[in-house]
Amino acid sequence: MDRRATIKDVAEAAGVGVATVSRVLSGGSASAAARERVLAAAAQLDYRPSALGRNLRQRRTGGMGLLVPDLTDTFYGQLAEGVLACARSAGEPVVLGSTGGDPEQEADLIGMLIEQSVDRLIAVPSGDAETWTPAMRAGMTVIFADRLPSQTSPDGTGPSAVGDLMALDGLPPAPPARPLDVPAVVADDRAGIRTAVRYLRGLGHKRIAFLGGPGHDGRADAFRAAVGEPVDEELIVFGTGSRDSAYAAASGLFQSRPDLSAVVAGGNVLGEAAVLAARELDLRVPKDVSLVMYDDVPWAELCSPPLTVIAQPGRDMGYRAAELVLRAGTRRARSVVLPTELIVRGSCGPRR
Amino acid sequence: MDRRATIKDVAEAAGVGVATVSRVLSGGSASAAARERVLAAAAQLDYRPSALGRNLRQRRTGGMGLLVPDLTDTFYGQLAEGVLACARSAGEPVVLGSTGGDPEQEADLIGMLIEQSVDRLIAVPSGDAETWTPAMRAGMTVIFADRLPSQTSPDGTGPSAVGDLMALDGLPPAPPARPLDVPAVVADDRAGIRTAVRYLRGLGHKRIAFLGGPGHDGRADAFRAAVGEPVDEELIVFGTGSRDSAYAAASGLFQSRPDLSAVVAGGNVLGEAAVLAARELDLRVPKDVSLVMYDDVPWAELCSPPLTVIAQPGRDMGYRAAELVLRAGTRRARSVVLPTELIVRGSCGPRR
DNA sequence: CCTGTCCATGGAAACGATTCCATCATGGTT
DNA sequence: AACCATGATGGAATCGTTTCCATGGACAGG
Repeated sequence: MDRRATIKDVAEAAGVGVATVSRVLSGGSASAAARERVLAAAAQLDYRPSALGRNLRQRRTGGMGLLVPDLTDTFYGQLAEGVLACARSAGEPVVLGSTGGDPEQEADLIGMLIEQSVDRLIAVPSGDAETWTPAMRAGMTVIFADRLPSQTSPDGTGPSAVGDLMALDGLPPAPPARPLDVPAVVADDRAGIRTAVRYLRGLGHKRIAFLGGPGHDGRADAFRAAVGEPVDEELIVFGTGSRDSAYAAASGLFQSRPDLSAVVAGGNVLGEAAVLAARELDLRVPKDVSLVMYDDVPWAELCSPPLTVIAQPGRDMGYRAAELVLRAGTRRARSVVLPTELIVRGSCGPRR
Repeated sequence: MDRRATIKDVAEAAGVGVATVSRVLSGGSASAAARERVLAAAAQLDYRPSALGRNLRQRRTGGMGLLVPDLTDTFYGQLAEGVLACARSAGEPVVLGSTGGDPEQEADLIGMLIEQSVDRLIAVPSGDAETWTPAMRAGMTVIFADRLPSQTSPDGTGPSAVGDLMALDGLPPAPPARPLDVPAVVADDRAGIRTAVRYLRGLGHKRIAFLGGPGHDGRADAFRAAVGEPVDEELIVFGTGSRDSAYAAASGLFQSRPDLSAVVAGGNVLGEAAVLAARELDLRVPKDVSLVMYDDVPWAELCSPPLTVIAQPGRDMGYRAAELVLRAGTRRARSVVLPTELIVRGSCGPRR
């Protein structure tokens, strides 16, 4: 087995210098004669430039990194497909990492990407600003997708989980880590949640619960805003990311607050858990409890009743993010907010 | 912003040569004194070796490639999670590509990986042996997962789609492309399908159909073997990969053969299509038609009735494949066949 | 005919790591 | 005391590409 042809082989075969070969192949200026001979020699030798040499010389790996919490979550599958579609049409490689929603794993993966000199990154962030400073310091072009890093609330109200965590180590109350200035591609959560709540209100529901997962703080806030004062915080519960914990949260919610008549699930994993928990507790959907789920996924239609959802364009989100991250450098990317759509199926009914 | 520290900076700071730094950091022999000073300097400078230089010198990119047909198919999401979990614990990057089940895109992605000098690849193959020769010729270590490339049947019976395609161009009847000698991690399709068919037979079903997608030739063959002679080929239909085509195939099947009483779906996308098509045609599951679906996915339980499935361990499959591809080189990898399990839920009933 | 401009060209440096190899110090054995 | 084996060490080569720069030829204008 002979090794791959190098640029030197091509240069020799074409009777020109390596510089000329490089210029011809990467669009520099060259005479028609030289161009022709180089192209012929390259084809003859089946030459493909090695990304290794180029990357080293340019001190950067092409392509982009992609960090998502969990690929078995259909929504992130859609998002990844969008990113991959864009990357493929650009001929760029994508380095994938799954964080499991864990900031620590996320930090590890960011470190790995830095080591690889991947300098463009699309991420559904799990960690907070601190997790992301190494990436910024390394000069990465980062685009967030689907959500922003949870922020230590600057005013002290609504202590986030992150805030609690940081309080543990006895350090000063977290330097006012200014929010990261990173462009993002997100859905219009505020409008989506508002639409869902109004829809449920229109059906007569008064006690509406929100079932969220990690990273759904923004949606929970939108929910608070949509239901208006007074907010019954007991009706806002969170799972930690695993399907089990989502189920436990849903089940706990149904049992502790039998008076609720409708649930907004902040993501498809939560929606799944809500359906399962309701079934287990003999609550009928939508007779006993109405359900609106964030994310439209193929199986939402399979449920019975088919689930009413707030659709967000996962694939588009990924595609747009990939476009942004590839264009970046040309000019600073601006954030993008994509519209959501309430798709009414059968999981909501009038208040019993 | 100063650039990242290089090995040269560390050597200078520690007062040693670059060779010593390299040895210390990659486990070579060095005196305790040197080791200590190098480690201190490296920590001081926050040095992380660049994968770029290493890769070029070693003429190979670390990590592995992963090629799947479609990430919105939950099963491939599971498989990818398994691969990523193993890669993460090894600290290796994963370059992901989605082929859409299209051999042409697959070939493009293989080319991209070769260009990147990625020399380890896990793939759910879509193309035939010919698609894979470039990868073999490049000396890649390839592990197939979930299925093997479709083979031009050597004896001429059962002309595969591939065979037909090759006949078109008037070339000699396809050189007997010997099957690729590539290790694989697959589920025991034969046993899985057999179990499903026996289970349905036990419920009294006589006319059982198989609904397959691209890459399900093996499962279709297993189905033929399981039902035994005579095989009613009309009861074996295929979609082309998209959800629409799966739906069309399912719908066509139900309409053309109203006498069938049970369906085995070769994958979760096909199962989804079968449920949808049945509902549209007012066929009740399991009263009018029983359904067994290949792949256990979280939403199988959400359907009503919950779907009886043949579970295959997608995550394990990915993890094992990643282990194999990382170990390869140590010794030639052997193929692995993982067990399947029939999980009885509610989508099968006695023949009406 | 001379000179200045422009462009194509190829040699060589650079990128950051690993690894070969020659050198040197050390310590033990004859 | 002479010699050899061993092990640590650093300089330099290497990987394959891009890009800088010096060179030389062609061509146009004076």
